Amino acid sequence: MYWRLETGMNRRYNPQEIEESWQKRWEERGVFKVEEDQGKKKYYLLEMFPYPSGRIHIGHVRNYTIGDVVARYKRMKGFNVLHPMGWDSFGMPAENAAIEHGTHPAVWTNENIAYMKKQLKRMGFSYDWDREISTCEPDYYRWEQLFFLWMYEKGLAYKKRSSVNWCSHCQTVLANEQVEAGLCWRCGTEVGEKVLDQWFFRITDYVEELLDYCDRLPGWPEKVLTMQRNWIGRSYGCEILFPMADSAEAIKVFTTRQDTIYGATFMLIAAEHPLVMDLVRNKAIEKPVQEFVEKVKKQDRLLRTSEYYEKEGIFLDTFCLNPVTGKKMPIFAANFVLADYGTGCVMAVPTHDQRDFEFAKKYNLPLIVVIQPPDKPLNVQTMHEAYVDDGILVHSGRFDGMENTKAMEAIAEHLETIGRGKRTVQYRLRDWGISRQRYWGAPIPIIHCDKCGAVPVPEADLPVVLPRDVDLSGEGGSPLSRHKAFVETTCPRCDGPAGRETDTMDTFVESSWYFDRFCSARFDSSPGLDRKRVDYWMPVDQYIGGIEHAILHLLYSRFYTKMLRDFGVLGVDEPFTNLLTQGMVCKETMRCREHGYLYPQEVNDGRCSFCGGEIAVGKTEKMSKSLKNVVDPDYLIQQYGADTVRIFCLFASPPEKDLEWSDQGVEGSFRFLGRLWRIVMDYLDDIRNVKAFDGKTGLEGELKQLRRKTHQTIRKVTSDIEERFHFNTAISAVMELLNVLYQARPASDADSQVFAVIRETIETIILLMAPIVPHMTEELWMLLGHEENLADMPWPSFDAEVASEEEITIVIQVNGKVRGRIHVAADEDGEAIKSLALADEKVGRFIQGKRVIREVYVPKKLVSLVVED
RNA sequence: GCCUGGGUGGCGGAAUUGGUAGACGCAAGGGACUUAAAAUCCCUCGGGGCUUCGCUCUGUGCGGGUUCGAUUCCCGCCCCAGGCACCA
Repeated sequence: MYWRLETGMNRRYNPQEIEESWQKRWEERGVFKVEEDQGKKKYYLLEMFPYPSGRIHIGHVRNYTIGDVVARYKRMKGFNVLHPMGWDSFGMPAENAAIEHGTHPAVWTNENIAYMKKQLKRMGFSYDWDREISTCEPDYYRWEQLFFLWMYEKGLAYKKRSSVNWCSHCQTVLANEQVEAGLCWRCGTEVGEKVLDQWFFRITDYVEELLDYCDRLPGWPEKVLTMQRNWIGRSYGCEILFPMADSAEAIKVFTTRQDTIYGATFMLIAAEHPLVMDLVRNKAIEKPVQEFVEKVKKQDRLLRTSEYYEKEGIFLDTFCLNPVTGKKMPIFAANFVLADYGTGCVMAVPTHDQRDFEFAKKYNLPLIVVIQPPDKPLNVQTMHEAYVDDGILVHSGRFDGMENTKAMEAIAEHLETIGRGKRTVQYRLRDWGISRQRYWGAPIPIIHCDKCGAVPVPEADLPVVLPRDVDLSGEGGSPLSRHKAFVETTCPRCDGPAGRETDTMDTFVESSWYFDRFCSARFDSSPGLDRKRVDYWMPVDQYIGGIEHAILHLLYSRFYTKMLRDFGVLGVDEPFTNLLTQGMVCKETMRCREHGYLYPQEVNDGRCSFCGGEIAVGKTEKMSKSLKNVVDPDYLIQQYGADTVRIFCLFASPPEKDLEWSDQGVEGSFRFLGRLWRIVMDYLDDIRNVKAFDGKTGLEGELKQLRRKTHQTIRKVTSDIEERFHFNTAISAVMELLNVLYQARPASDADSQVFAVIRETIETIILLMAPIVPHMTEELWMLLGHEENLADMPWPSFDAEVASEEEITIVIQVNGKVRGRIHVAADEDGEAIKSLALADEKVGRFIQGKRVIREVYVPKKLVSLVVED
């Protein structure tokens, strides 16, 4: 091999070398450190921080690449950009790993953080690492404990004995939001029921505001807002009292259909409701009812699988009275009535509610039609399902003949006047249960004293530090409750012996305010948030993360923000102004009949590498270890470099859509970068000492076209990034420009003006690609002789005049079909264009001998001619 | 069942306000360079038909409608993905 000078066209694209050297330089120069600057407009860009599970997976890579491009772009646009990163580092996997491998959760977690941090740095993300936070550290969770004390004081945190969702695998409680189709959201185990003393956050205090603000978040995807609205589930209706037939007591129900009250023929009570046993006490049927209730409770634990249970009930041998008709209504305990929604009691209107209809048919209960549909009248003898739509009231006393929608109000008012009911609002949302019987979480700062009850830890004693030396055998409930030194303490109020609360907080509490902490990550006086700095940065301008957090994390964060605002530590109503939910990264699965799912490297030429059997290529699914369709980011970086991984993630599909991973696609992205590298190398010697074209002199022909394309590309890329985050089309536009540049090879006697224009194009491509492939572009920028960091360069602007076409194509349609195209000057007069269109030879064939009835001219686009048939 | 999205070449995807459907990339085919291969560069590429250097018909899940003109708007239907699911 001969000696080659590492300059000019001889230099090869070596991503590893370039990327590592620039990562080092950025770090040394502190390029991405950021401080508040009142003179500059701020931009807070945040990606959802990861749980340190061990390694970065490709979903993270995509999420953080999208964020990094926006952060770098906004920075070039002159914003003071806050782009932090941290670790959601409390949680069960650490504890499970400890039980399995004997590694302490803190050690396991910190090792993972160290490794993942290295991976993120290797991707070249522009984080301000000085603001890094890890939620399992006392300097983070101490403030969370402080907020807990404030919440406790205000009654926003409270303890109550309740039946909870219990995951036997995770040995912990789950919030309603954390149960998905009856299964644990994390491990997929069936969720059971358990009665425990539990801590709750009173999110329902903020339910109105949380719902109302769903209409004031224009920067959020409608899909997410809809999911939140449904989750909160507001419904307007009435609470109505049904007096008992033989006592002065009354049963209170909630209904949204008070218009059907004249059709209420029986009463249903949730089987678990305490009233059920009260009503049958000392009666002959007490025992069978007791058995029924037990059975239903067991049914509940067995879960609602995909099929509804059979509706069942038992007559309680007692009656109440319909408050408007005075008719006797039998009372049943039923398995399908929810105990914790509304009042747990339901007035049953079998004619106009499908569930009640089925129940009435089964137990032979009376039906009275009170709403008649407009078309054909209902008949109780022949109806085979409830009529739930609108109509005219019948059998409803003074309300007969009224439209049911109007009767809603009228009947509500009537009930209020006679003192039998009142208008109310119900929500589906329940309070947020945050107690976890787990070790690896933030301790709840409460002390239980036999004399004084639950006593908050004094603020001065915070943090309540999670002890290191625990016994993590995985047996016998929470390790904290077995840790004497932690539990045994004295009561802050009476100084008597007392025990610490051993529940830890749900890890969703940490992620409900980490974005605030980033604003003043090292602030170590109360309340952990420096108001001045938080006011400068909050709210987050752009939040980016997976759609899977549409309800849980985002709803909790909104609640926490409003609460902290009311505590006076925050000045915003909502944490995230704009939200981008990116799609999942998917890949096809491969499966051997004998060996199950296989990793790509276990497949050779479509055959299993273990048994040589044929491979079935399964459908494309979200990458997961169990399906073995994961792609290793380390391997990709080693093979192609971080820039290629970044550009592929962006190019293959727009961010909100799922991304299908394709090795060939990666290859294509790598090829494009090589192409860009090579053309710059080819021109390097010719343009190194030339200044980019400044537009002072006129250009002609190919050169003029190249320059026009350059400015058009700036326009296109800017709007694609700014308005829609459609990086795929932005990259396409740059590819087009590069193709044009390849076509425009200059003659051998080209003058400096030619190279000036070429330099302008090359510099433009470098600047436009800088946020997407920052390493390669920094290197090229330097090779062109620049000394400043490319990351600090201003985003290029385009000259509208240069970008405008001087000749445009006008399409000519005849009867709606394209029949010709003509090229005219951009400023050509409409009348002239119309006559050109009529004179066009091809068009002539279609209008010859026919009368033109209509001519439509759309400026700069087309002429549409309508002719007689 | 209900609520959201979505359905465009062999594939990923473009088409931004109702105005040239298929940008860009992948795969495929052809050519140039090379002893050869890789790499690279160039060309072709929705489908059908024809009198084939061009012309024509057809085509954005299916069926209708509005319009000079519909991938885009309206009505009905089919399919796929996600969310919720006895919430009275």
